[in-house]
Amino acid sequence: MTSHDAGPDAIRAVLSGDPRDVAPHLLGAVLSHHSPEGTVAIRVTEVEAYLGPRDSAQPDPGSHTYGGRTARNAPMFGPAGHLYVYFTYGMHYCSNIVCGPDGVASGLLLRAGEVVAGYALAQSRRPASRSRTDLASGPARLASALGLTTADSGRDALAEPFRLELPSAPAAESAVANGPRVGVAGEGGSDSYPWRYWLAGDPTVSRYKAARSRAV
DNA sequence: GTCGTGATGCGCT
DNA sequence: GCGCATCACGACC
Repeated sequence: MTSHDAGPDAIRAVLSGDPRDVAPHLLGAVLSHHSPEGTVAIRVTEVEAYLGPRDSAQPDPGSHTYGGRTARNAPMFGPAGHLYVYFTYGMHYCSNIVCGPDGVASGLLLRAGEVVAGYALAQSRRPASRSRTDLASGPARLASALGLTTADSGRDALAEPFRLELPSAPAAESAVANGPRVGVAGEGGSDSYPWRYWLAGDPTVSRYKAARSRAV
C-alpha cells in the first residue's frame, strides 16, 4: 500500500533526513520510470546508506563523495529526491536516491527490488534473467530493469518521467534487517558500517557477498 | 547448491 | 595507470 495523497513536497521532506533514518521509508516504496518503450515500476526491497565527504559532519570512507565534490558525484550534493547514477566495472549502472538537505551529500543506493509493473519490458532489458525474482535483485540489475543510465543522473525522481510513491508508513523495525554494505572494502572493518537495509525474508533481496578485504 | 574469474571503461590520483 | 558501491557463466560439490 502506498500513500497517493503525499505530494512531492511531503516526500522530499521525508527524504531530506539522514539516509539511515530514511531507509525504512524507502523500503517498500515504488519507483516508476516512463520511457518511449513503456513503463517499469519497481518496489524497493534493499538499500544501502552512504554519507558525506571527509570534511562533513558525517564522513564515510566508502562513499563516492568522500574525496569531495566532482562532476560525477555532484547530484549527491543537491536536493533530496534526485537520482545519482554512475557507471562502474565498464558495463554496469547503479542508482541512488539522494537524501539529506540541499548541500549535504548523502544518499541511498538502490540495491534490489521487485518488478511490479512492466514485467515484459524489464525482462527484455535483462535477457539473462531466469526468474521474476532476479530481474532486479542487485543494484546493476535494478538500474538495468528500470532503463537507467548516467543520462538520468541528477534528474528528479519525483517528477516526470519518474514517479516515487512511499509506503503510507515506514517499514516496521521488526521487518527490516541490516548488515554490512556489499563490495565496500577498506572501511576499517566492514562491520563498522552496517548500513545495508533490506526487507527481511523478501525473495528479491540480492544474495549477500561480503566485501573482499583489500589488504593481507 | 557454492566458488572463482573474466569482461570492460570511466573517474580519479 | 589503477581500482572499482557488479554480473554472468563455467567448474565443481
